[in-house]
Amino acid sequence: MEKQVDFWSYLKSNFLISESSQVALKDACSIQKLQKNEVLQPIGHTCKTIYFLEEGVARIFYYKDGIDVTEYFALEGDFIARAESLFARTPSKKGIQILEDAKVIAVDVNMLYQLYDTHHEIERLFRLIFESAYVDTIQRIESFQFNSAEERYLDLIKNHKNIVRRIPLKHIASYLGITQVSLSRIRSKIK
Amino acid sequence: MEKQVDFWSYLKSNFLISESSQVALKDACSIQKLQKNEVLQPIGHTCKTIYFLEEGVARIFYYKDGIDVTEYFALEGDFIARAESLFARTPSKKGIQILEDAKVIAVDVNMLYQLYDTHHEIERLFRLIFESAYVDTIQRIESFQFNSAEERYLDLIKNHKNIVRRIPLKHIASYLGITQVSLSRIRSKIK
DNA sequence: CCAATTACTTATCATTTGTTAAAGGATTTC
DNA sequence: GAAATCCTTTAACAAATGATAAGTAATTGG
Repeated sequence: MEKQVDFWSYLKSNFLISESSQVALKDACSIQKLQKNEVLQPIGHTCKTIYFLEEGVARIFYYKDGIDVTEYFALEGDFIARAESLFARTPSKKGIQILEDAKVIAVDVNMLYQLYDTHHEIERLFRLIFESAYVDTIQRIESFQFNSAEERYLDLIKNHKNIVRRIPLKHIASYLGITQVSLSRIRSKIK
Repeated sequence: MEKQVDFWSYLKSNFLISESSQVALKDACSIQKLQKNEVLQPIGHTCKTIYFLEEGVARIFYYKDGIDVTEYFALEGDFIARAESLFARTPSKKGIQILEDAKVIAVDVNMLYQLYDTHHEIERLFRLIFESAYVDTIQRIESFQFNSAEERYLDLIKNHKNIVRRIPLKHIASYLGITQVSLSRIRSKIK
């Protein structure tokens, strides 16, 4: 529980959103408390919720040839959702798991999509949120395209120190696209 | 010039868009004809245009340690834009180059953003377009995370045969995150 | 507090991919 | 159509990463 981020303060300080849109959006939101290791959204489930982490840590994961692979980490102040399932409205082969006791704001997307029709401003809000997530994803592709595993790890330390500090190395390894043994080797080399 | 895709037919058949929105959007659009090897958008330029390819082939590229790297290919019927620059409104370290004589629809984003305010429907249209691009990008990360170069190449043949058929291998190699020599080796192995 | 489990490291060897260099094909340009 | 340039392949060796196994450290649950 390193820091606490309030969803509504976050929205108000980063986006323009009227009082009436806030009130409307609140109806689509609920608070959930979750414990370490809990699976918030199981594999095979069609994503119908966007989460915002106020406290704790979570990850998106899936199995590739029986191996547990982490695709994404969320810390306090991050959104987490399986976008491929959300946008395509198909079952996801990925799940969401809690890595540290968490408090999340759950946004129901069916209600959210209805609000898109009635509150242009809310549609814009989430457009901007996902545009920013899209940019992060593009940058991640770059890091895979022509950086060595060592460079990717050093970047992670530099830009997301809290991930490295708080999350088991095995998950970080798969996130970086390497085995845990390989990450361990890299760590001992750069020390 | 394998096929031809009309921008407006494409929009009308894939999205709900009223006659009046179409008329408004047309004002933000222009047609450009470009020749092979031409640089449509130079490196260092802040992206202010979204392109749709009606004919031809284009790529997004950048230099990593002096090496030419292709990040994205667009064929007929694809959009192409440097999203990280577009959304962050910062200069891009990437450029757009034409690989086969092309005819593109250029959408001016300054005008487009104004239309977002007046035509909710147009904002939605581009939200959906970029959501779909976002999903593609997530899938690309997956392919990097735990597929070998050979698997990535086989996937490309399977899912984007036209890329392999029409684009020089050196560009395909960097797109896959490997050297051209390595791609050549893979090709001779799987034959 | 102990036993069991989970997390991390180290070592060895195999495989994949990178690097460099050279050569043969294909394409472009004049 | 010849020269020049660009594209692709091949080969030999180097470096990075994977696979397996074993051991140590840390954490968890009773």
